Amino acid sequence: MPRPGRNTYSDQKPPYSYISLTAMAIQSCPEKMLPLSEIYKFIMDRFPYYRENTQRWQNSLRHNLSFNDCFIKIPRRPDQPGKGSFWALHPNCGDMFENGSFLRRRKRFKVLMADPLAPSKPSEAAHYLQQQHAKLRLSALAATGAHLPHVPAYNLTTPPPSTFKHPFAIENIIARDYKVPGGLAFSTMPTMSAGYPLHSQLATAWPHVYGAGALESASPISVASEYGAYGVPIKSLCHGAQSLPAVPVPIKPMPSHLPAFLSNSPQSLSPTSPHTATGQSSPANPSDALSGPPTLQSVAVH
DNA sequence: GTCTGTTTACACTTAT
DNA sequence: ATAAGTGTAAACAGAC
Repeated sequence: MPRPGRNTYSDQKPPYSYISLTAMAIQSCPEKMLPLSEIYKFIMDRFPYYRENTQRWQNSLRHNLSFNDCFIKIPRRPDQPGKGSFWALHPNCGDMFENGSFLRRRKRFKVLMADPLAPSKPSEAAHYLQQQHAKLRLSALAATGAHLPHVPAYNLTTPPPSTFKHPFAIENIIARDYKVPGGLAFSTMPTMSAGYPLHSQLATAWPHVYGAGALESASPISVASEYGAYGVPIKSLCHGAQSLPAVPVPIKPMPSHLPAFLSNSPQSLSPTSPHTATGQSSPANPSDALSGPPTLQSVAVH
């Protein structure tokens, strides 16, 4: 089997399910929510395969959004005109990809009432997210005394599902070794910066990305490294210095005293910020990172 | 008319 | 073998 090189998936179907792709798109956004059109754009920007037959895969993607409980629909506010709602990831769906395969989940995410604090219905999840966001912003304001940045458009109502500290959270999947257009490489695994050991399954899935060397060399995020995957500000992906478990556990709603993500730089919060359009030339492209994932090659065919 | 969102159905693949 | 997850197609309704 030839070892796939850079841009291997430029013409082929990427080894990601629509769920993975959608989650990537959502997680790539600082606000952790995107309208459908932006999800389309994200996928087409990064995976040329999806620039064709758009009707087919977009229909499938919409099907996935509606069908899977891991996606929650967040209605636009009256002052946020536009078509369609915003889509976010359910706060509790962080362990979907525990088997290390991002083409197929270990199990389908189903909303349960296992955690009394956790939202069960999508509508409750959306409300929960908004509440958490409000709490975090207030606590940040109280802690720093700083002005909250002006957050344009849809950003205000919807909190990032800041519970995504899990090593299998999409943000972690996409947030490695991002290079800004200028060419400066960043180590952007926020959980590593917080001392969060990386699960071995990731290294199995993407050894070139998550191999032992990469793990050992993982270092705290530089203060100069403001941007992570796809231009997402690293701060938005950080979750403070909270100590996190080494073993993947179901994601729980984050306590309201962790305002780390609130330090999003205001300029990064534009719904149309360039991070969604870095183009295939950007090494941040997950497909570029897949220079040779042995465990994924076999599932890349369709 | 187009886009978005929901639902159903079916075939296929993969995990158990 | 079976159940579950995924991809695709299609029909339909509602919003823009």
